Amino acid sequence: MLINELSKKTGISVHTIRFYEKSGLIAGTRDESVKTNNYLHYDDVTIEKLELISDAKLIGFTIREIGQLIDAWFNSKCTKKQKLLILEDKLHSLEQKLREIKEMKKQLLQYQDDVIHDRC
Amino acid sequence: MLINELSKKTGISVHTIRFYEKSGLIAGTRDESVKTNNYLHYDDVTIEKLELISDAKLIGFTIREIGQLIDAWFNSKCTKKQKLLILEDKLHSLEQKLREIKEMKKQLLQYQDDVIHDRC
DNA sequence: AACAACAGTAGAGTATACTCTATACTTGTT
DNA sequence: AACAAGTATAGAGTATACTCTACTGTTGTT
Repeated sequence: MLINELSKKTGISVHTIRFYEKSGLIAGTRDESVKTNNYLHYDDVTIEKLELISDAKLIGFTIREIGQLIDAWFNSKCTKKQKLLILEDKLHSLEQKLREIKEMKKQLLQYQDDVIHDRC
Repeated sequence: MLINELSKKTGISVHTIRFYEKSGLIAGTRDESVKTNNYLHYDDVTIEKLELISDAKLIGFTIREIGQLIDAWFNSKCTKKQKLLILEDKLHSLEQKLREIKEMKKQLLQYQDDVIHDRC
């Protein structure tokens, strides 16, 4: 599919998709048999990657981190060991984020209680 | 205390503290009896605020959101109702973040399993 | 052929959150 | 008095992640 279709299927703007391509997160391929244009073609795996990007962004991963994650998952150049290292690293930071959020939640619930009982 | 001491006690640079002050998150007070300078003085509540800022930033709250949170907690200009609304809103987004992280964790564990069993 | 819609590239602009520089005045120590 | 260290303000610079503009070329429909 071409970039416009990819954009519609993922809900990510054409501009942003091109930005992700420039950032090395995804990569379209050129059809060598076509000489009249240099349009980039994308497959379904790219949709998966863009969905992973959207999810990871929400969680607060940077473009660089998401790049590592995509390499760990989709890139056959990484060795098994390298992939596992990256995944373990990301799982660790997820655990860290979970702890921080739970801590903040506890604090906010305390605030809420204080406000309800006019203690502030 | 002056800004340097505040910086040392919180681990936040003087520059960044001034940035937070300009952003309206904290506010020092001037000693009216001293006419020779216009140094700003900070109390222990400011330390609490800065700690809240650090925590909230880790979770991904923006300066604007943290500002609301500080208002809800420390600002007596907010009504009880307004405070509770803000707190409920932030608690909601924490729940949302928790769900997203758990979802991503599940995915990463699946990836990990796939790598371990050479399914990719 | 005309023309709208879509493709590509390069580079500028925006928003957020700092981070640093320049300048000038004040304070504390020797 | 000299001078390092601290304080204030204004504004410039940086990094991240887009977002948009300008321009050019291609494709598909009428």
